[in-house]
Amino acid sequence: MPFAPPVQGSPWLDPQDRSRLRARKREAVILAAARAFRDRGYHHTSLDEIAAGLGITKPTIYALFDGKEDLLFECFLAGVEPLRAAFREVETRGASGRERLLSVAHRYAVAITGEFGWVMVRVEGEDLSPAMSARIKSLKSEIDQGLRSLIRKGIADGSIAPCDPKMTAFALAGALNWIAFWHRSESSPAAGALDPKTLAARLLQVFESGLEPR
Amino acid sequence: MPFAPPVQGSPWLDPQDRSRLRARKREAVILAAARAFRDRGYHHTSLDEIAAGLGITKPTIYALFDGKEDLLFECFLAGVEPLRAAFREVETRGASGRERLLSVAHRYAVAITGEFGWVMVRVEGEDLSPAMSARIKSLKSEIDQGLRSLIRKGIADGSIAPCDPKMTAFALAGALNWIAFWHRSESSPAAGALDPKTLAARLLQVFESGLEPR
DNA sequence: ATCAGTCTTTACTCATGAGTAAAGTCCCGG
DNA sequence: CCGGGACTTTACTCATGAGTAAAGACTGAT
Repeated sequence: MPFAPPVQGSPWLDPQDRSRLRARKREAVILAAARAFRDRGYHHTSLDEIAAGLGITKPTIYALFDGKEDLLFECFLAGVEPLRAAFREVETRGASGRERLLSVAHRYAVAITGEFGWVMVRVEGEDLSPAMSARIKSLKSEIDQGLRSLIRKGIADGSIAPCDPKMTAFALAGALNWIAFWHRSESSPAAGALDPKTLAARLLQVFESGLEPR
Repeated sequence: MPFAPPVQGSPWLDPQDRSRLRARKREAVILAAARAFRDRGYHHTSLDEIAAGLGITKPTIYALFDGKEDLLFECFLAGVEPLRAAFREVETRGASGRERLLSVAHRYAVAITGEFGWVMVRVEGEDLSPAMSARIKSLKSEIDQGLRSLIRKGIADGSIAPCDPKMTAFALAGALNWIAFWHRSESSPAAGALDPKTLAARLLQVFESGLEPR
């Protein structure tokens, strides 16, 4: 009977469990990829290496993702999500522009020190097809516009000194993104390793006073 | 006569002109490579492309450089030199730590907007052999230590508010280096293109007031 | 004209790694 | 104990691009 009844009930394992399992596999691959990209760089990491690290083989990755680029994109998404969440959360608060901006910046900093910080910051359009590149650009731009908007609000409500919102957003984003370049190599070996929250607070100190009207 | 007299006077063209010509050729290749790396990324630029852009062929590049990596390193050197110069120049001045730091930062920003800014910021150890990587790390560390040292001097002479010199140096370096990521793609098309000096001034405004003791 | 030396090109080699096809393997229901 | 389906692996193909060897071309001195 080739034409099985196309009802929802599938055999042995129900579809829910199947897709859950698949999602877990995808997450494991994404995490392994993010670590490998961070440690060895995107171009110096082969899918064979990632697979080997998980005890599987390359075609299994292809069963879960469209290709290396797709995998990179998923890593990127995992990295931006906390940043978008930080903006969403602060949206509902009634604090001043300055307080909201600094709250976002703090969470931003902590996110960058995480597993996906490197990929998120360092993925550039050059590495991707035009379509993917456009999607990433759009997400990055959303973050940038969010920072500018909070700066503008802060200027408007008097909590931030008058400044060029675009340039100031770039300065702040740069200071935060740069964490991805030095954090791992600096903090791992020595005892002087700062925990992410302290790191964020000290890094942002210059912005805290620099944004304040005098 | 296989054994020509090993005196300094070489035939037809004297050695001075030869080496001058060679140096000019090297510079032309370095500049073309820096532009190509910036526009298409290091890994997506082949030596064939660079050569074609100059109207020559790949083996000619090999006559002037040891390989792609060597070429990348030379681009990096061309990029850091202005930064080192900025530190050297400010060394001899008697100004306060804060003034000296801001002077260096200003020149730093302008340098990053230049042709070699991208390569200097984005060259990472991953792309290079361990030996090259170590040389680059050392040069980058020199810049970083220079910033920290000026910050410490500023704190000592009272021109900079007490802060964590290491974190503050990272914040400043991040804001400056980040220029390389957005400058070209942003500024080229529109009429809103800031000239480097104005850009530097507006970007650094938040640091100018943020470093000041209150 | 010819020769020697320097520089440049044509025409390769060779390693790497993304992507794929086809053959297993495992698990459960009958 | 047989069959079918989801998943995984072995064993490829194929494009790219770094690096090189050997032949050619230009130069100016004799």
